[in-house]
Amino acid sequence: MFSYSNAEQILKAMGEETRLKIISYLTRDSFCVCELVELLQMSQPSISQHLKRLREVDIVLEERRGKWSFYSLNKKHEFYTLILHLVSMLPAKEENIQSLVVEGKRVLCE
Amino acid sequence: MFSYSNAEQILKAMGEETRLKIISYLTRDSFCVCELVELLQMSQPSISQHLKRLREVDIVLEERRGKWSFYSLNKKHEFYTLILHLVSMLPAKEENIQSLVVEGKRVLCE
DNA sequence: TAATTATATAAGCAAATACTTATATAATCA
DNA sequence: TGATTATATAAGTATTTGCTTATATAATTA
Repeated sequence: MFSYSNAEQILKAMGEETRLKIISYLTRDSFCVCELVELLQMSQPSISQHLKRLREVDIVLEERRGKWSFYSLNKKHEFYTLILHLVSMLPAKEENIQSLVVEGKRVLCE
Repeated sequence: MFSYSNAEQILKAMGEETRLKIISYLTRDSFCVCELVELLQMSQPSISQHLKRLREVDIVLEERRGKWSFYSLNKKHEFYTLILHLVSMLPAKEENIQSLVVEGKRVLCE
């Protein structure tokens, strides 16, 4: 159970085009910041700031591996199934991930 | 299927405490503006402006009956089941509706 | 028809938002 | 160790947001 104020914060975090795209990508796999910069064609500070918003409401998790920070969806969050439902109503971003692979820009850690 | 930009607009409309409470009330019944003013203890212009935001993304419907404007959830909207899922995670507002009835402030149109 | 009631809209303003550029931190590599 | 790479954060700024007060519109009632 969430307070209305809490739900507001989570929906505000989700309700932005770039962050929606990030969330959509993260339903496919986890990605590091530089991969998301490449996928979304936006500046690194902007992506980092968006990820911070998502982290603050716990819907994404961060894990450092070497010099990279990997982000993933928090599957234990009460909003997780709602997020999957939402993403199912949005266009998939599969081709963009494939392009990343083809261009050799995928970061494979250990 | 929604565009990311479209989904952003809908989530922005939903992601505000007062509008979340309005949505929550509307899952119980339809209400006119003056009832929502009473339930939420906020100014009439503020409530009208919030309802406008919700109308603009079609998640609520408006119907005039006499001098009252009644608002209801749009059950045909693709977000409707997601909205119900969301509201199920929020505290119910049943007591407040009961108080409205007890205080004789419920507007019963024909 | 005039007064009342319900609702919508406009204008003004402070706070929040989402970008930018600049810089700090942190890990790796040569 | 010094340079490079990846990420985070800070400061500045234009836009959006959510309230307020004032006013317009619309239907009802006396």
